[in-house]
Amino acid sequence: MDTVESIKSASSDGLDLELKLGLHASRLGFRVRLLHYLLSERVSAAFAPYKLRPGSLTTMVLIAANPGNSQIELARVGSLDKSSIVSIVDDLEARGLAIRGRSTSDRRRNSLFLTPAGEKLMHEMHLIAMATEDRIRNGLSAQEYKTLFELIDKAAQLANSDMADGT
Amino acid sequence: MDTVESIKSASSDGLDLELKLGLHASRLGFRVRLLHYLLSERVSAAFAPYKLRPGSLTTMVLIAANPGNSQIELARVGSLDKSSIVSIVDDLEARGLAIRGRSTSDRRRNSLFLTPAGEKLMHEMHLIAMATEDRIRNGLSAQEYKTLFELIDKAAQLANSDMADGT
DNA sequence: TATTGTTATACTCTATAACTATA
DNA sequence: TATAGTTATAGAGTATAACAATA
Repeated sequence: MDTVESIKSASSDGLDLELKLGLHASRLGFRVRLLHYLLSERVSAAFAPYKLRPGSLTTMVLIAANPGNSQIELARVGSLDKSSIVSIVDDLEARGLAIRGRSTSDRRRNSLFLTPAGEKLMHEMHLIAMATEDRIRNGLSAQEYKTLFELIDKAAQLANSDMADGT
Repeated sequence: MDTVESIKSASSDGLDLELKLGLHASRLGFRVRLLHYLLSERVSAAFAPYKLRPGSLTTMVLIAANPGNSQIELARVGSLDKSSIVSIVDDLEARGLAIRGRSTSDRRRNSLFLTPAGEKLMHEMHLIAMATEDRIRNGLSAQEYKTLFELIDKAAQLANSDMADGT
């Protein structure tokens, strides 16, 4: 493992604190958590003015890509639970961004759609979210960026397959 | 972008729901969040019997690798905040896993150390945590696994550099 | 005047279970 | 009997600000 074994944390006075990672140097989970933290910190700061619940953009994106789908399917893919989806969709509906209709084939299910206003806001927020990732996209070569996506996807599939065979 | 553009979510009855990702197909943050979710789900299930606070292993690992360091430095690197560190260290100390001493050079600071029991538990939990990542490590080639670490580190550094120059 | 650690507090999120209506 | 959606609630986690001791 010859990736970084220590992390520089820039302190306010420019002092260069460098803590060793120890056993965590070999923990994928620790690295993923750190990157997730850095990314979500930025994106939630950028979204703060909208005063939407976390998961709102994900919910809108998944509705737009899968119009008419039920809440429970969205919950599965968005890694949210079915009761948090309720309040997100409540909120989107109250703001005129999404519509809940009843499924005709199974009247227990809602069929979700975005309104034109929802589509517009989704695109606007997507651009903002992409902008928070600019530095990463620009700092890596096109090939590296592509590889990063592919390897994360592959890792996620492998992590998921863990569940399937009960190991 | 020719990585996956949809996500299969295995439902209980074996039905193969496949939702499209839409705009999220190009969002690094979404992929990282998903992988983080899958990893942390497993590791927190594995750690549940210990009844420790989240962040306890990270705290122990950072103390072990940087004995004598202060709480505030740990907070920075562990992406935790200084007040959550207090209760984690309280808990570790109450269980005889860590020791808080006052720094002699700056008496505002604590100097943190692990006890032998803390060292032992840390190694035990590290092995458990590594085991939750087995499938990923085994499912990727050695080269892919190494590349994944390197690219995540590089992305994290770039995300961090965002902060520095105020972009 | 600033910083470390601590405490208190309020807020948000999450997880759970119960309930309804449908199947 | 099981599922989709909803609601209520309790618990956990987080963020904030204020405070004491020290610098």
